[in-house]
Amino acid sequence: MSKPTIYSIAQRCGVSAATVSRVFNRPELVSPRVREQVTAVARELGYLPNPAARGLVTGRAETIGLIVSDITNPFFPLLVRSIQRTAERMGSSVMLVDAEESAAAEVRHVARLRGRVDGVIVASPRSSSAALREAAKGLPCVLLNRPLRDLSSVLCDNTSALFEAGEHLHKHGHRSFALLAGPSASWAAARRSQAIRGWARGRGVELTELGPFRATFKGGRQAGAALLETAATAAFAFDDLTACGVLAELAGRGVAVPGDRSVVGCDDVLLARTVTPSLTTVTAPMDDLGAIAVQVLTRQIEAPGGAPEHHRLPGVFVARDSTGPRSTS
Amino acid sequence: MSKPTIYSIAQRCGVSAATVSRVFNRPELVSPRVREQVTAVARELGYLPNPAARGLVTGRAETIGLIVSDITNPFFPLLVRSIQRTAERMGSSVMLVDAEESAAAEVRHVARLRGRVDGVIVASPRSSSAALREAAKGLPCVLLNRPLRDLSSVLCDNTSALFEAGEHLHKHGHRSFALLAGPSASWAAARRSQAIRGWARGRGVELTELGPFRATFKGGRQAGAALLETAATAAFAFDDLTACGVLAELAGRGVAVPGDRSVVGCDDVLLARTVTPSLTTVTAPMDDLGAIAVQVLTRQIEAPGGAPEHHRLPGVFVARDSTGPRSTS
DNA sequence: AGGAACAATGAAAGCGATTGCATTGATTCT
DNA sequence: AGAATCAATGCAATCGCTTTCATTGTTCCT
Repeated sequence: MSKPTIYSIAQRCGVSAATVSRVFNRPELVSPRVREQVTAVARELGYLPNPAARGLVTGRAETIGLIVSDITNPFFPLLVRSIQRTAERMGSSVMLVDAEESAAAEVRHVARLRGRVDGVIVASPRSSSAALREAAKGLPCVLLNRPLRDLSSVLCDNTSALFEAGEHLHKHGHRSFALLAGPSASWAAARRSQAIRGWARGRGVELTELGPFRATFKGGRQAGAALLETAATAAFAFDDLTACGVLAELAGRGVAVPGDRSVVGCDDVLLARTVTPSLTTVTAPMDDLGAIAVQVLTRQIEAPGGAPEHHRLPGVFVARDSTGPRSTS
Repeated sequence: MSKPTIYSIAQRCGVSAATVSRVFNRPELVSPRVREQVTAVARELGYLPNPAARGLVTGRAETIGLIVSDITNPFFPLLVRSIQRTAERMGSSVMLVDAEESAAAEVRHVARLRGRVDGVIVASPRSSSAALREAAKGLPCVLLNRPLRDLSSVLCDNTSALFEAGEHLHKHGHRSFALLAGPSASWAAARRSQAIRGWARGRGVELTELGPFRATFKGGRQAGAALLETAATAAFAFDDLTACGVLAELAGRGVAVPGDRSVVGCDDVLLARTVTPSLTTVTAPMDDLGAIAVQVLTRQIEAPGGAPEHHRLPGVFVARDSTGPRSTS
């Protein structure tokens, strides 16, 4: 009993393999009688088309690659889920690769994926633009949170939400702020810093820039320590993970949040809600980010060499417990 | 300029395609002169073997499937990373699928993966044993945190670590305990409950069983609320996520940890260190779990129908700040 | 020197699907 | 009725690679 193929089915049904193939791909070309018989036999034999064989002739793997810069960052799970869901709906599987925060690994993995997938999504790449461009040459590719003229991209833009965050803090009486910058290789970090600087300048408030810090809990603790050396009463952390580090550091030193200092994060990952105090942050539209990325990629795959698309989704400010009135010291 | 194949290379080198193929698969069979020439031309042309074509004849996809019950659970990222790393070392890619906590989805995905992968790892399955057995029929498969006689499994056994946790609490003067049980479909939950019951009985201390609660932050809050209705001064939460919920609930009600109550988690996920107070918990040997799972799977793939292997790795107790002396009320 | 053993290579048969083209009746049109 | 059209199906080539078997020189014995 070897694995059933279109041939074994064809034989059992007294038709040709071509007909069996058509039953699955272009059923309208096959007479209802034959169609049903083939379907029945296929089910009975537990037939499953061989993806390798199919892929060999169609040139499609029905699979997309997803490279994330660091899977342990709580930002990704929801994104992965959303991408997976959308891909599945389009009939594709997802090959996930964790680059473990290494730019070199990102590029290496794109190369390795080539041929096994129809296209790739690179989420929050750390690689240089040139490296990415080179690595993606001739391979449908969508960048997440990294703009690049000649490659499609889907970005989450938190500028306006960060403005709101600023206003929220300002209303609470804060006048002196700290910007805890994220990794310099991250576009999101640069973008957020820029937004906050812009807001502070426009508002005419004092802004102390610290960092860059790594986008990890530890990086956050360092940021927290640095923060305490300034007079800032409110701080913008690069993301929620960093913010949690800040919170932990402050708590460890007996500094009350939001009593003594206010902290805002970014991304609204699970952590943001579970930490105490819960984080005031900016919610990223994960579901849409993932879904759009897959859709764009699908388009790129179907029309290779088409013009790159660029999408930009806004984050949403959400106030929780890590921000409050300025301490009256 | 279409994609280079072994034929284009063969032509350029004045040899046959078979020779080119051998250069990549059995280089010792090819004369050094030819070997080098082929390698050079291949590099020059940017040749990459077509995995579909290769897979068609070898019957191998060089890919393993990884099904996780819920990718948003912080337990998984490190596991995924470890599995990925090991798989890569063995020359395989990983196809990740998130079952979104649905038992039905797990089974469905195993079916969908069949043919695209050489074998699957199912992590913390929620499906019934019968369903799993059926779904994995004829497909190399390794279960993570779920024992099943006829399927290979890799388990993390926290029994002795939980004993230690109990002793640790006992030393701090606790005499009345609560067991906040996890989801009933989870083997780990059952196992942990059993361990704790065993310890309490042996120690002759009072143990109140509560739950089952869902393995989510919310479930933890409910558990926390339930805990407060008992006189227990120390609680064993199912996992860290639940424990964090408990912590949040207690904090919200002004109950001090570890001042009023002590809490221990399990798994030692990132969260455990980031939450305040940091969680006393049991560290799961993620790296080993993942690595062993892949190795076992590889063996199953190479010798299909071989006897299933069963591995059991112990967790390690680690004391942090969520446990302390019994309150002197 | 004649044959055995061996190293290096090529020819060709698949692997399991898809798909363009040809074939065959049946139906419709004039 | 004969031509044209069309629906249903089969034939056979093809995708790119691996692998068995056969072939051809070389080298090594005795």
